[in-house]
Amino acid sequence: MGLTKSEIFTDEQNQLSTLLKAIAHPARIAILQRIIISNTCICGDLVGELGLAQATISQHLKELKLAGIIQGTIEGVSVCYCINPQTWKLLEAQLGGFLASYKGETTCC
Amino acid sequence: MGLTKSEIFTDEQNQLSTLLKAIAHPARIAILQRIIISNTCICGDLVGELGLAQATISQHLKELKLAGIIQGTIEGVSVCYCINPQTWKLLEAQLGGFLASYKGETTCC
DNA sequence: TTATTATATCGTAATATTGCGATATATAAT
DNA sequence: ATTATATATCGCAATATTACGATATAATAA
Repeated sequence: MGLTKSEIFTDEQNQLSTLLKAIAHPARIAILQRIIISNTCICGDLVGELGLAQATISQHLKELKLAGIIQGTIEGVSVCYCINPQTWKLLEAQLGGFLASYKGETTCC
Repeated sequence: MGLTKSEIFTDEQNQLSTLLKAIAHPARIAILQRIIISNTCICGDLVGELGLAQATISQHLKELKLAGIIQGTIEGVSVCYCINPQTWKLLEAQLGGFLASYKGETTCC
């Protein structure tokens, strides 16, 4: 069918997978790293630095924004994008809990 | 085009996005949680517990295996799947570094 | 007003993902 | 050898993602 059956999973599982999906692309990882380093990001910079077309980068920014991971404020002609601290904290918490739940015991295999 | 341009990104960015992509699905999160809790997982259990067909679960297990996140050993008629500690550690390290690189300073926006 | 510049959106093609029924394979039991 | 059980693979349909050229929008500059 090609459609994820979200209704059979918990809200936590769906929320975490949505956040992870937003980050699970090299271009979006690169964009986030760039935003974090600059601490003040303008889309135009990215177009020059990454080897992707302006339309493509704008679309990736839109997806990150939709997931709540970044937020943008209009700064004259350009737009200033930065990390949304709340969502970042949420991601750290959810993901941290998930990753830490595996204690590394080798009972089988 | 629909094809990720991996060649323009760093190995780290590509590797992290591949691992994240493997986890970025509620069914695969549920499967991993189940494996972690049981510490000895057999595919058949999952078919009963999650509301997905056997073929679908087998495919999700295959993807997790392909990404190196889980490993399976044949245990008689069934297969015992468990977490691959090395990959899990790698994921924790890469992701931890990435998430921690954002310090939460509010310089703009 | 008319450029100019920065970003967003539209439309489209190529490819990937999700899910499942049907079927194959492989081990164990009878 | 036959049957039962567990898992994998095939093939397909529906939908999603990725990328980009073309075009629209919106704000400043001339």
